[in-house]
Amino acid sequence: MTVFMVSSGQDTSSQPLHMVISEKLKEKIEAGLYEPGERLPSEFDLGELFGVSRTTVRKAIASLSQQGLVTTQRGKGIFVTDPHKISFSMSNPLLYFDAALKQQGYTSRVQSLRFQRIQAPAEVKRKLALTAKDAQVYWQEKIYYADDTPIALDITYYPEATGQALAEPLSQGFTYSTLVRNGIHLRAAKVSLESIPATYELSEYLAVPLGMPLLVFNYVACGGNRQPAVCGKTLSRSDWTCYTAEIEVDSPDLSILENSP
Amino acid sequence: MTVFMVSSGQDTSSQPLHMVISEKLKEKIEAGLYEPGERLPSEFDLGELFGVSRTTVRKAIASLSQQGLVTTQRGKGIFVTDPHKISFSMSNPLLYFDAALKQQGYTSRVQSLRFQRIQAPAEVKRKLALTAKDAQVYWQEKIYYADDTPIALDITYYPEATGQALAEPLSQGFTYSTLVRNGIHLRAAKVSLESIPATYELSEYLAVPLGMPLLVFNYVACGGNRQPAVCGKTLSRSDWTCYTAEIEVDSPDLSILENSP
DNA sequence: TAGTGGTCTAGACCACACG
DNA sequence: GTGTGGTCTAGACCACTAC
Repeated sequence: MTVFMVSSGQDTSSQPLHMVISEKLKEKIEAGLYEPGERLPSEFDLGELFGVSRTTVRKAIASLSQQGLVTTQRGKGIFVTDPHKISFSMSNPLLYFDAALKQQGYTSRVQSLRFQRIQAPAEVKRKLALTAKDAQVYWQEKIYYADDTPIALDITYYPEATGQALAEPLSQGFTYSTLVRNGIHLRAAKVSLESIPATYELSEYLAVPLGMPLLVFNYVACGGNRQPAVCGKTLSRSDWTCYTAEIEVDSPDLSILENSP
Repeated sequence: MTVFMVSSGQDTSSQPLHMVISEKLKEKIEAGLYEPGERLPSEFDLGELFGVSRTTVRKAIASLSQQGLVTTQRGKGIFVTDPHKISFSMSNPLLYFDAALKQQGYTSRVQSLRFQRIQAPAEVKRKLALTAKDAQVYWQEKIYYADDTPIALDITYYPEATGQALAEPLSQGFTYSTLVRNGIHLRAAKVSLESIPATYELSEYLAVPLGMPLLVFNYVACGGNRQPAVCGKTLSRSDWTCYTAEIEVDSPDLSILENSP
């Protein structure tokens, strides 16, 4: 077949076929030609439409899926996503996931995956400033939902006393709100933000494709006594979440740059 | 061949083959059996090793590549990555990319892709609080390097006066440092952080695989007069960068949660 | 039963690196 | 020329959905 020669011939100056197809579909979606919720043609049909193999179509669709533009459902089809974005503030007040969700018009829910007492891993001991050699902590994993969509997996470690005293409310609610409601006021936090591609396990928990970017919010929060009260991380879907902050600058110190050209 | 039947039979209870292979290789790398810089067996050889097709090997490698564990080089092979992570502080002082790079032992460099006067897009007009209907701004795109590795693409918009006055230093240096050095002191900034998968274009600029997570740091920075002095975004490789902050909480307001269960 | 996406195979051509 | 990764094909089986 000459088709093979033509379609597989890569012009040095052009993108791969799967990217061309991906871009074309993206334009159609963003132009509204496919509306949110609508089903795209099947992989087989798209292959015939563009004159390429199903493998190539799948690679194009994988890219769109990773961008959060479409979701795929086995046995059903490929559907255009209805875009959402929830902002979480890192300034005052300290980050309350449930408050942010409610403020932005979503119902919030928590599904607890585990809540158990374990020997503190080294990193957790350091973050919580635990000195006992066999210090115990409570380890919780839970999923945050916004309107029945899983948007984040939270992994939290509580000091033993806290976990024991608040086992019941903690296992059902959002971390920060539950602590504050029970008299543990958080006054400061050290946080960091990074991003990782979804592993196979995470992709199943959060109903995202393998490799979709996730935001990782690492935190160590301190109570009124300046002692660490809780630490952990929140892994959230990058298509649903972002973090905001307002930064004030006292007096920039550029001395480190003095020797620069 | 019976091999086909065996290898293609998916146990309901198990992961796909490409994930199994990916995990096995990941374990070997993290255990140090493959050292940073070392070359892995070729895709063909890995296929024979694991008894799978080259396509399946490629899918496994793609996952490792997206996680930043390996890099692929056409005509040469697959190489284990030497991991790096640079922290950028969002607290005081305001984010200076070059200062952070220098502090953490890297040499910094900027490659300017474009620096030109354009009519301000609507979003830029809003962010810079420009009122003139046909307001002009300077648009700059540049790549930040750490030790000759491209780690970020920065897109910046300057008000017309600033861009005109500082065309030369701006086109060669880091945004914030150059502004401050030239008397434009930044006092506050509104920022947001999100994450996207690398597009085809970005993957070429930053030498990363298609779909690798990128951190997007959006900013609007104000000068001493509280007027916006610059806005833009920095897209950085998630395998090389993270953002940190220290948060102080005045008095948490939980009133919005009062009606919660 | 028919149709869909998920996985995998075997084999082809290309662009690139290296000796 | 040989070997490598990058792209693409044609075709297979599976699990799931819907009728």
